Amino acid sequence: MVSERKINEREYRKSLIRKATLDVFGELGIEKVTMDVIAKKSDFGKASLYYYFPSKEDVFNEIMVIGWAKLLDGLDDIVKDVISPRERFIQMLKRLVTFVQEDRTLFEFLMIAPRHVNVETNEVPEWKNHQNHLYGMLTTLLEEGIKKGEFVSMPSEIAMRAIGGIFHGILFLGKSPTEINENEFEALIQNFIPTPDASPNE
Amino acid sequence: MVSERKINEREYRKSLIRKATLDVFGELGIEKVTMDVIAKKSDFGKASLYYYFPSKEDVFNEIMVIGWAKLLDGLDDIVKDVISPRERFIQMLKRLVTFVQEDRTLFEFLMIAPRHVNVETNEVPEWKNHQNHLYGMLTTLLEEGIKKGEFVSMPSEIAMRAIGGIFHGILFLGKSPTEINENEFEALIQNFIPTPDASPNE
DNA sequence: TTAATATCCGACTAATGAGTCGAAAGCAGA
DNA sequence: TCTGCTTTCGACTCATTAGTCGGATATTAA
Repeated sequence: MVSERKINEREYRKSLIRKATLDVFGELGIEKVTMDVIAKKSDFGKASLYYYFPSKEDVFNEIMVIGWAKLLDGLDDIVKDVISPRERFIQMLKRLVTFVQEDRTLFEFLMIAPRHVNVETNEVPEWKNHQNHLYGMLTTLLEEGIKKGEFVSMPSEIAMRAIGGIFHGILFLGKSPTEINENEFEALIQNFIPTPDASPNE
Repeated sequence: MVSERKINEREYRKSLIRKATLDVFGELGIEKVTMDVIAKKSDFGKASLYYYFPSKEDVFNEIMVIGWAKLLDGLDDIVKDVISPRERFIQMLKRLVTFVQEDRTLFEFLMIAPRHVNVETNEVPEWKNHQNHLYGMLTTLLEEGIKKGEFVSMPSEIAMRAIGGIFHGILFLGKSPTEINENEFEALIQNFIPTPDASPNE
C-alpha cells in the first residue's frame, strides 16, 4: 500500500504546497499568506492542506529547513579550498549574493518568516541550527582572518554585525531591490571591509 | 468650553495613550499591540481610545510623526556647523546612535510600525516626508563628500545602502542589543567607511 | 440647579483566519 | 465486484481583533 510511488507523489504534492506558499509570499507579502490563500493558489482544498501538513507553522518550518539546507549546500566546497580566511570569507558572501539573486523570494522568506511563527515555543526549531551553522562558519573565518591580520582588528561579534548589515543593506535597503553581480559586490566588499595596512581601493 | 486647559488635558490624555502604545510595543512586540491591550495599559476603556483617535492607524501615525520630528530636531544644528561633509555625515550618524540609545523602543517603532499600517493606501503618510528629509540630508552630504574626495568614489545610492546597513547591523543585529558609546561608534565608522587615499585605521 | 458639553466604557458587531469534521470520491488488491 | 486505504473538500467552529453603540457620569457655564 505504501508503495514507493505513493510516497513520491505525496512528497510531490507537499512540494506544490510549499511552492504555492512561497509564491503567495512573493506576490502579496507575509501578512497575506493564509491557509485559504495557499489553498486557492495550490489548487487544493483548505482541508487537504491539513492532510499534508499538521499546521501552517509546519508548512513554514519545512520551507525554511529545505531553504537553509539548499543555501548551506552551495557553500560546502568553499570551506575545503585552501585560501586565506579573508578570501574564503568573501567567497562565502559572494555565494550568498548569488543565492539571493537566484531565489530572492526564498531568501526573503528565510529572513522574514521566523518573526511570524513560533509565538511562545521554547523548542529550538531545526532551521535555527542551520542558521547558527552559517553564522558559526563566518565568525570562525573572520576570527582567523583577524588573527592573521587580514582584517582590521576588532571584536568579531561587532564586525559580524557590521558586515551582516552591509550585506543586508546592499541587497535589501532602498527603494528598488538591487541587481548586483558578483564582481560589483566584491568591489564593494573590498571597499567596505578594511584591511589593516593598505588603502582599501586600488 | 474649548478652554485652553481642556485642550491641554486632551493632548495630555492622548500622550498617555501614545505612551501606553509604545510601552506595549516595547514589552510584547508589535503583534500584541491591540486596542484592547493599549486600553488596559493606559487605563482607559477601549471605546475611550476611539474618543481620542479615529483609528488604531492614527495612533501609530501620530507616534511616528512625533517620533520623526523629535529625531530630526536633534540633527538641526549639525547642518549649520561649517565642517567637512564627511565630518557632518558622521556627526549625524553619531547623533542617530544617541537617539537610538536614548529611546530604543521609539526608534524600533519608527522602523517596524510602517509595515503594520497602511495596507492599501496611496496617500503618502506624513512621517514618510520626515524620513525622506533625513535620507535626503544624508545623501546630499555623502555626495558632497564624494565630490570632495572624502569618501571613496561610488554611486551614492549604493553607498547609502551599505552605510545604512552598517548602522542597522551594529545597533540591531546579533543576539543582544548593543550598548555602544559615541566614541566606539565613531571608531567603527572610521574603520568601515573608507577614505580614498589613506589607511582607514590609525 | 439645570442644560449643555466633554468624557467614559462594557458589550456588541463584523470580519478574518487557523484548524476540524464528516462525508464523499478515487484507487488498488483480492 | 467488493473491501479498505488514500485523498479530497466545503462548511463549520472557535478565537481574535478593529471598530461601534447607546447610555452613563462628570464638568462647566449660566
